[in-house]
Amino acid sequence: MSRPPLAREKVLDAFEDVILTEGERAATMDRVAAQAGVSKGGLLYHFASKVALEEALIERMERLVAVDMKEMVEDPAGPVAAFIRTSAQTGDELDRVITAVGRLASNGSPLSGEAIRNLRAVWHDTLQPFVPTEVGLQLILLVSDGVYFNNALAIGAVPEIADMEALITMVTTATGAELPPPRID
Amino acid sequence: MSRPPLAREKVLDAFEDVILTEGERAATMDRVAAQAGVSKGGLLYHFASKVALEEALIERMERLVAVDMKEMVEDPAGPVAAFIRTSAQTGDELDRVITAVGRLASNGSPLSGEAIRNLRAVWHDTLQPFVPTEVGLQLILLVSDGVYFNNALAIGAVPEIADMEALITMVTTATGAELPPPRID
DNA sequence: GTCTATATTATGATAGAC
DNA sequence: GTCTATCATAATATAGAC
Repeated sequence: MSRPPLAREKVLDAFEDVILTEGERAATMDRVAAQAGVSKGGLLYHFASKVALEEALIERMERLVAVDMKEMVEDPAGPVAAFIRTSAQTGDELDRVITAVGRLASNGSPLSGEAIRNLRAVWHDTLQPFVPTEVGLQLILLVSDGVYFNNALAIGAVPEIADMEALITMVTTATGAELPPPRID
Repeated sequence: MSRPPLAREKVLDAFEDVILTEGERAATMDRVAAQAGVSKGGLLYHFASKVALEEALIERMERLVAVDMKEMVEDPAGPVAAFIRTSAQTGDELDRVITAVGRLASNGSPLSGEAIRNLRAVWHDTLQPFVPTEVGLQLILLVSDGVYFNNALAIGAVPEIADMEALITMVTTATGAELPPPRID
């Protein structure tokens, strides 16, 4: 838990990386081992199976999400603005691991599917006190999903969000989300 | 083109169905042939390769999208409302084929990736005359992506949109989308 | 048009040396 | 902890009978 072996992290990085750049299907044991610069045997010492690799990636995601949620509720611009903005931060560690787990989920991995549904529940419950209506909260989550989805879908080409600040203003205004007025609904 | 052989369509249906119910990874030639009730050889008479299957599914999608766009711009509730609403129509033919192609795309199929990006461009260009600002248009597309994404992600469990009409009202109001005021932006 | 083999390669996983 | 075989299975695709 505290300071895992270097090679193990390297393999996990490689797993994530191959999923992101070439798709889940390319992320075979062979390919991941090669990317990490270890032999297949070496990989299998740290992760005894494909499922073990997935579990480790999910753990990494949940760890990073917990940190992100903490920062989000403390953001001076308000949690909703922070949430929308970080949804679009392509390429940071959190976004990468969520996209990777999302790919595993949409490929039929039950563990990853459950992890993504839990993630959405965490987002919902964390933002709930800051959005006055349930519909508004759903709109916010859907926009975030949409942003994420556009990152996740294309391998290579990603449509840009032209004016993120204007989008945030539109969403927060439409939903009545402001700093911390506790919800009525 | 006009009235393709029955077995061919049956195989294509099976391909789509397996992708949707068990994930892209499960949609092997063997599995698809079995689902369609033909032998592997029979399948390969109609579709000489895996890529040929994908191409045929993409064609089907593009055909259905063209029909849908036509209906959308003629919808009495306005194209934007029609667009958001049909995004959530889980299980109809259009939604099924888009989800299936989306799964192929997120698995690294270059053809499907391109097809999905084209699809988004078609949506963008078709809705553009009905939304006064580009940011508003992006919000609408993101919400639709979010709805679609939630359909696509989970194999089995899908979070429900609690109040679709309220969501549509919120989105159309926020974006200034109404019947046909041509865009200024 | 549809079938039954079968070839070829790739995949996840094991065994055991170093 | 990391490596080199090696195995069993499953994948795409081919060949050729019916």
